Amino acid sequence: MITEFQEKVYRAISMIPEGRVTTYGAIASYIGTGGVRAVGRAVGKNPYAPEVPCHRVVYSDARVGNYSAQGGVREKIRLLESEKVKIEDGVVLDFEKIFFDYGSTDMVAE
DNA sequence: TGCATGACCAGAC
DNA sequence: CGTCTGGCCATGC
Repeated sequence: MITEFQEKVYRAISMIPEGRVTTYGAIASYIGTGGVRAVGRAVGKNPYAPEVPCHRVVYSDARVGNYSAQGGVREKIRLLESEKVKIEDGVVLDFEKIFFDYGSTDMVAE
């Protein structure tokens, strides 16, 4: 059962380009509804599995956060690194540079 | 219908 | 600067 809320989260994450990351807070702010907890919960349930680049979603502190999919956080970091995202000790480097802000796009995906 | 919890976040101490 | 607390809202039991 996919709720409308989860669908919004799914689309928000899908529009994240390669080599970029965003935060749960940014997603929550973008879709306008729910708090970061709701977003985290929705993604955490991982209804879309690898269909969605959920590994590009990190903490606002630049920390990679958690990962429910196969491999866990360890795999999440590996995926990000394979997309040119530098990670050190569970923290995203150049976080401010590669941060994907939903308010700074042309909104073409929408 | 109500309580507890979660891939979080920000403020207080 | 590390740790704790409260709050956010959707979900599950």
